[in-house]
Amino acid sequence: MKNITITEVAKDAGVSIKTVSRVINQAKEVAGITREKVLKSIKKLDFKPNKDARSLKSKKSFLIGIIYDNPNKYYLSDIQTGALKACQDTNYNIVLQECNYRSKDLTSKVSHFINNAELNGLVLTPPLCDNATLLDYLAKQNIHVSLISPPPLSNYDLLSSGNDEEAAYLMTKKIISYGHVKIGFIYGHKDHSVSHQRYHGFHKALMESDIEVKQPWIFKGDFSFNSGYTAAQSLFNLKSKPSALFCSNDSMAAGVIKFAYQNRISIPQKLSITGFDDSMIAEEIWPSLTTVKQPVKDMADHAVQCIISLIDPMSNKVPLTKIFPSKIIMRESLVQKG
Amino acid sequence: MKNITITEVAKDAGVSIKTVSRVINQAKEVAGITREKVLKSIKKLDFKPNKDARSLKSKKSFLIGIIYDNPNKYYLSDIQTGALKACQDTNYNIVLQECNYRSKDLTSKVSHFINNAELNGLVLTPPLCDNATLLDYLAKQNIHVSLISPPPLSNYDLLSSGNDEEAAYLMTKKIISYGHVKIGFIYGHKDHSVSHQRYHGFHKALMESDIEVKQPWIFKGDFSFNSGYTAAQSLFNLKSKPSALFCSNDSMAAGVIKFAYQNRISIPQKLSITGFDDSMIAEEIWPSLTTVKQPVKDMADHAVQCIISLIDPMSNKVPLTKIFPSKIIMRESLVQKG
DNA sequence: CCGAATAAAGAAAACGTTGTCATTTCGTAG
DNA sequence: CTACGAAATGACAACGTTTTCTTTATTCGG
Repeated sequence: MKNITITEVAKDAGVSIKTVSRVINQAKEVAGITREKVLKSIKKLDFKPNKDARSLKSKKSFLIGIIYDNPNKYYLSDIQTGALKACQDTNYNIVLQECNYRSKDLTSKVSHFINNAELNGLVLTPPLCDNATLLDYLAKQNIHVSLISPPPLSNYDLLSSGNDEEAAYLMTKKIISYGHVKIGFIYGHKDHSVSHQRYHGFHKALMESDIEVKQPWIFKGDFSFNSGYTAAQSLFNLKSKPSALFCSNDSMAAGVIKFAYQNRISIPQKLSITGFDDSMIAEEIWPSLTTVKQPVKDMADHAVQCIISLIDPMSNKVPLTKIFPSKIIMRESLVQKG
Repeated sequence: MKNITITEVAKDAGVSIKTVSRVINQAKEVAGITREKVLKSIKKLDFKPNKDARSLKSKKSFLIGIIYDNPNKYYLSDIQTGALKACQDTNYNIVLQECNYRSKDLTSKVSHFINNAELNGLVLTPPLCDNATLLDYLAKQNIHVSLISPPPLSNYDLLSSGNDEEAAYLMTKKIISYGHVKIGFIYGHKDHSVSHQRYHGFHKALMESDIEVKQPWIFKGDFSFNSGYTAAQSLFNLKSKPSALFCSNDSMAAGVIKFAYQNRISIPQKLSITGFDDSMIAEEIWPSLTTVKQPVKDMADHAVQCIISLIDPMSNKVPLTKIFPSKIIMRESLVQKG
């Protein structure tokens, strides 16, 4: 079970250990033919550089941080799982840190986190990826930053994006295809850029079908269960009510459903509802939610892989920007208008 | 930002670096007075041993593995969060590994996992902590094993336990105090020892109040939403029905509620329901669930701290066995019989 | 075809700790 | 008071890399 060292590789390839080191670290001053030789020996002996020796000497930590400010456990759990998957079989590890995205000293807190753990990479999740000040600061730091975020931030290289706008567009189309023309919308938290994206998709679909966007049917929300409940209160007080409601996430949809039940309003007969996220509750609630599923795990996996691929010359290369298509999951909460 | 090294501590304390090393590693051959001196210097200079140098030389990995076979995301997320918290500010890191607890080669898979990652510690979560073969195997390995598990496994030293039986007992008492005497029960997965514990608690409370345990009201389940739904099907087909139902977890309770709604049976008017776990759904479903909350995060935190405390002589000492009391969360699904 | 500039490769030191083994100090029996 | 074994301590090598510096090979203009 003894491990292969750089010395043995050097001997096998007939070069000095420094040359092997150079190959591992992708230094340019190594002749093509030598590189080939060394690479062959590495493969043959299945050489894995010793992480501890590397970090001891080079002062790299092999640590990647993830910061978040997200009350949604499902989401966070998927992020963690995906990130850990990316670290599997690498020498990298994940460190998590919760942050309040509104706090005044966010930047200094993040900075402290980076320095304290000596991070080599950082993953930002929504809504932290929307904070321009933070992004500016990080751009000046010597650290790879990977964003899990909606697409339009074109000035960032490392990006794992969902297609929120398009997914919302398609979901709205689906609602329309069920015969609905009176369609309401509950907005997500206004500080999250995904909220706007989802609204844009919704809006676009209505326009395309020449359906008017009625302001009284657009409700404020903040992704919380309670904000869905509150929106439902307003909705069911209206004289003219929509027949379908696009909720910007599943928790808010659950809030609406709760209010409806408490007030003996049948869902989905009186009101079709769609969610977003495909959280666990989407399946377990009644009626189960028609919703949009984003491959959050894959996104986190990708975000971490990006960083590793930039830090570690030996690693697999992955595209630094990737858009992850969502999927509409049909369940019981969306029915024909009737 | 330069780090203090062992050499500087040695100089400050007027001893050799080896002696400092001995103090750090709690070797016995150090005179009391020398130890004091060194400890003082360590504190004064705020010396933190360099992890990479240590593991390079001593071949320790500073990695702690967690294995699980649990479909419940909430639970897993709490486990992860707690474990990561314990690693905060230490040099230890967490590696996760999913395992199928029924697979024939579980032992060899776990063994592979340990060797591959060169783990220094391992945390077992239910139901893996119930597997005697695995435990026997691990006892012979050179690794610290910490169990997150129900209490009765007295032959294991490192244990973070919930008080499932007592919690179930108290919850059942609570149900009885609401005037119910016809009380049903949905069992958890029979391979999980918590399932039996919860049943025992339930049973004990009924006996104490001289309430008969009616076999037709004890339903099989496996902690899944669907098994709750199925149990509800059987329950509502009975001629004589209970007025309250103790579900061994929240997902199954949600399954029961779904069936009830589909069949226009009002909950909790026709049937009071209680859950277990306090998962997110407990709050978001209607009626919201009266349930039992276990401090899973704290348990995971403790389990990992135990391991660290045994491996690392410099670390804080924690009790190796700890029982974590649960809390009953009152919500809407349990009401007076009437 | 020479010599300077540049590219490629190597030798040895260094990172911060622990392991090995030698040396010093101490306590106590004789 | 000596001698001897045990306890305490220290000097130095070693872990597997990277870094620094030096040496060797190659290229190219004149």
